[in-house]
Amino acid sequence: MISQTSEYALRAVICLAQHPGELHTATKIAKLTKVPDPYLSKVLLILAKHEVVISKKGLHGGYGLAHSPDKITLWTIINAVDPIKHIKSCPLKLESHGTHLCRLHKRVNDSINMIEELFKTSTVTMILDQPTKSIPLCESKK
Amino acid sequence: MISQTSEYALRAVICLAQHPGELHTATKIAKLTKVPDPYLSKVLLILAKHEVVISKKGLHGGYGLAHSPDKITLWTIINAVDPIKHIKSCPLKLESHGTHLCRLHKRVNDSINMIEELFKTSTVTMILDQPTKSIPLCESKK
DNA sequence: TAATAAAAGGATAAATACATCTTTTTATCT
DNA sequence: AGATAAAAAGATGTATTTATCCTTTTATTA
Repeated sequence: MISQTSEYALRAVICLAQHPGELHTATKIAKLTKVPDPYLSKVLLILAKHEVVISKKGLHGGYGLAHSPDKITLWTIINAVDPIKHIKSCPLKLESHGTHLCRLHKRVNDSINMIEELFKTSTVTMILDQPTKSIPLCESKK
Repeated sequence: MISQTSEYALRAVICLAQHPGELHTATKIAKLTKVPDPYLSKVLLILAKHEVVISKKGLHGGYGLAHSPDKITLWTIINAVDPIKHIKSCPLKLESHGTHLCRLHKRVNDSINMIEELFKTSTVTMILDQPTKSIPLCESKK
């Protein structure tokens, strides 16, 4: 439902949010999130371009959050790496439908809107703060 | 959000439902739904294997609905060609998480459940019967 | 200012999804 | 029974997504 790339991006940001203020190298994040290292670099690059994370080059550089975790939503992250595409006009290009969707495509588009809304209202803080048994990305000690 | 293949499958079934009881050749459905002909054949094959549609070989054969349109949901169709995958256990394979999802993956999985629920409660009849301006797949006459 | 550690960029490869083409099988009608 | 029209099956091709590797640039620190 969401792409592998989006899943990786979510993991990376959540990972950074667990140590706010600190910088982490791509390699370190890759290990913690179990994402292929070179691929994660590309993903982080995209996140940096969209100003979800900041990057600092050179010795002791790395990646960090660009905003406080309660300002970053899951939507922000997903939308940066793999934007959710809405159905704006008839996929069959029927002239008479144009921008007025038929019920089939309306329904499909509704589902897209629903998901988008859920992601827009989910901040990174919400993911991290709710008390539950398992901490995102972390193996829990007995 | 849904695959191209799912979109094609939805179109094909809606198309068949517009002429209930009748059989249509794959080629005819392909034209009406603006789906690449040989590809739609494969999609229809899958739909037939999952008993969403029935196929009749030979002269005057073709495809038809296997059930009445109010028994077929969008979920049935999508699930046949491109099953919705739930997150059942930790994608990072963290032992301590196991089948108990962390909040990140719980949230993502919730969105999957939401969409699935919407599709499960959308029958083909609902798509066809609600009065609106544009009729699914059909160019409307002035 | 030289050595180093990190991101950034480019080229390439593998896997998967999407699409087409050709042949074979099956049922129907004359 | 033979001709025909349709699905079914198999082989192949293209595009996109995912993943890897190697080089270049940049900042830091000694």
